[in-house]
Amino acid sequence: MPSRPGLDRASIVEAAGRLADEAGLDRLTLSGLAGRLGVRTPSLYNHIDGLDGLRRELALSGIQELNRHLQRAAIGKESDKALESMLHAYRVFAHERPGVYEAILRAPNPDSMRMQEASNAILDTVLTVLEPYGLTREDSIHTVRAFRAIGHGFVSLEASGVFVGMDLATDDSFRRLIFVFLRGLKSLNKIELT
Amino acid sequence: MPSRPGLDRASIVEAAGRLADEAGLDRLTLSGLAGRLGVRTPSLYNHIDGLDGLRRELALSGIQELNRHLQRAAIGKESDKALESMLHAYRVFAHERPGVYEAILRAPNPDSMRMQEASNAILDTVLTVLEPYGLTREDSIHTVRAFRAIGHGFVSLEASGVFVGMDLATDDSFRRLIFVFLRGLKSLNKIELT
DNA sequence: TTGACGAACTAAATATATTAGTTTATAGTT
DNA sequence: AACTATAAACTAATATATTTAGTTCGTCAA
Repeated sequence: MPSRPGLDRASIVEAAGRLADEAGLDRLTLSGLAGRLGVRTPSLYNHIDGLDGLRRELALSGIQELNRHLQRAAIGKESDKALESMLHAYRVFAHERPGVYEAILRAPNPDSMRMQEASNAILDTVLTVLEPYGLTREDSIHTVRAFRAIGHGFVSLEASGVFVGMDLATDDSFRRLIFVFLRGLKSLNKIELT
Repeated sequence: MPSRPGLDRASIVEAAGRLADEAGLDRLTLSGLAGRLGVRTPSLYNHIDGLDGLRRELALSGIQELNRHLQRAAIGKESDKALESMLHAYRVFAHERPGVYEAILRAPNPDSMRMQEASNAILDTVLTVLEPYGLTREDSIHTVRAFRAIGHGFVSLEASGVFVGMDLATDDSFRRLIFVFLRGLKSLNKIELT
């Protein structure tokens, strides 16, 4: 049904993602994006709801992409191995798509329906991996939160340059953090059994 | 020696902090700030280096304030108790000063000299608390990174609304995360002794 | 062929940051 | 007490962005 074979929402969001990755999220402007797409700025309004709307779309597609990465990382692995692999995938995603990752975090109105769904999809992904641990539903959710806090916390501090001063490989720090997390989980289990 | 007893850098940054806390960091504008301070926008340029400069100052003073909170939280406590108390203080700070906390993370050019110093001050604070654990210097730094990743990761996901969907007390999740972290640290120690 | 629809356009309003250059109050000096 | 240097605040103007209103025009379907 589109009259001219020009833009559509998906290609706009994709271009926006590339632009954000290259220049940083707050240098993603509608005029810059329009320029790169070869159209005038107001034309974008036919497909997206302004700058905030674009940011929301970007965040949404970013969450979905992140979820796919996490799922792929867990294929053919179980328990500790799966969690470890997913945390590494989380970090790789944030490194490769810094602008998109930023958009996920700084999403305006993250309480929308679609955003909730996408967020819950990630929750489900991790919950599935946690099944063999035999946790209660409550404990599982606590653990998912811990999982995400660890992945996000490390990656985002790393991105913000907090770690640069101390010359110590961040790879090692991350590996060690994962190790501490998994160990902590185990000892938590033991305690609950007593 | 200021001619008119009007503005100075400190009061500008302070007002900017309040504004950011109320409205969010990206609704902190120079014109809004000038309006609240009862001056014209360009007058701010006598004291700060534009909007980016203001954000840098805000981030810097925020880091210092955060450090003071962490130090206060560790007074009279040691080891696990001190770490736990500091993580709670970290979270409280982020809750009470959301705009300032955001400024810390999104600081433009975080590689400046003053920023490095302020960041290292936090490093020192945590390193001091870690002393009784008898870790190597390397392990200490890994642990500080884990400490910050956990505190920041949880707090920032919480702020971004990721946790809202699942109705489970975030307080409990945080407490549990701290517990897992401290347990993991212990078991790490044991391993290294074998 | 024609008419409806929607995409892209131009034009214009609004908001913001930023620079240049001017005014003026105050502090320190004569 | 008058004077001068200084720095703070000002006005004016420019540039860049977002956003809205209203127009043009290609394409698809009847």
